[in-house]
Amino acid sequence: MSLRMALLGLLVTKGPTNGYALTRTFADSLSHVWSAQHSQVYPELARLAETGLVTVQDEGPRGQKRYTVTDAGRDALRHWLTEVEPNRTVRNENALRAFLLPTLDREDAARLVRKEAEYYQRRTEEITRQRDMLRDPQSTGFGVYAAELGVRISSAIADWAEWAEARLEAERARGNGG
Amino acid sequence: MSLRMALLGLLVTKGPTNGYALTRTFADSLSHVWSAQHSQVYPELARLAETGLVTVQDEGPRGQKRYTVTDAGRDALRHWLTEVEPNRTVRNENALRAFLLPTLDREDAARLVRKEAEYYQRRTEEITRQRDMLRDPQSTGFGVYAAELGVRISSAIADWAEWAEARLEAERARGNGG
DNA sequence: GGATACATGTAATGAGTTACATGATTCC
DNA sequence: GGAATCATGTAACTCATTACATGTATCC
Repeated sequence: MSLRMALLGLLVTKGPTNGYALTRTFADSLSHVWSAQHSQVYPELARLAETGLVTVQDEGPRGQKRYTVTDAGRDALRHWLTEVEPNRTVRNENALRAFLLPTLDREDAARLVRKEAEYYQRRTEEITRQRDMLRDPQSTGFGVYAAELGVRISSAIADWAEWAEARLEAERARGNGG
Repeated sequence: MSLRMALLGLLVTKGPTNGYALTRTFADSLSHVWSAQHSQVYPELARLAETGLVTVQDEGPRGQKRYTVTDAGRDALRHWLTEVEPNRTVRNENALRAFLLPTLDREDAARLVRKEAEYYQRRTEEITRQRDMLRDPQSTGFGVYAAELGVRISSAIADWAEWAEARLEAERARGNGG
């Protein structure tokens, strides 16, 4: 369902677009929000067209198909956003690794946490840069809300990793655990 | 892979445990980290046993089977945590809804964001309570690291929702967008 | 004796990944 | 003319959800 809605939303915001470009968007600007491979995008677009939520507006060179969202598609998107209870299922590999941290000895745990801290610091910088290009309060630009959320989550994880590093060090100093 | 590792990790930390109890753990204490239904847990345990990463230690009343992790299982877990590059794929329904927020009119968007703020405030309180029961610096307790991460992420989302609410209100005041 | 919780499984379906397969246009 | 990029698809497999199916122990 989420992929379906992501595609409808992208078509609403970008206007007529082909599957290739939509796939690129998942890999580029949407990568910290939702991801999908072309092998998932093309069949999904076909299904959306079958259901009448999108239509093939025109076909271009190299077999290109540009899709547009229909009124039914807009309705479906709005309905999903406003009426359907969000799926709160959490499946966070990062958090899982955090949970399993205490199964490692101190050196391994410290190394892992350091790597995470570095990764999320870099990532926070990257998303922050993206957000700052959209941040202008005049902009009703798409992606501002998502970018802001991305920055906040990413920097929260980076901070956690710093905290965990310090805590592991404190444990070491006390000669605890292992 | 992650479910596999979650099960190995739980068996390492809890000692011999049956599938029913492991499933309960996913629903209770692990729910903000990783989730899995019993229909996924039982076959996965069977596969782990086939591969020799766990063994059935004993069988109890009501057909109960208690699994223990083997040395090979411990090695596999450690290898995954220290050598395997984490899967950074993001598929965050929340962030997706955030991204799609500007496709809604102001009232709908504000209502959505308000609901999210409330949900994540409640959730933050709940995880905070869990964390505080583990927080004692003497504790090498399992779950401290994951609980701390959960609190930080959850409160980051709650803060974001407050920010988004204010930003939508500012847009309204300026008579912007729709 | 009846409700509830414990306990384990399978089947059908949907979602997502990796690999296979093909061809057209553009850039150099 | 060759490489890179644009462009679309399918197949096999893994992962996850929902529903179906069954039986046992305990609590009251």
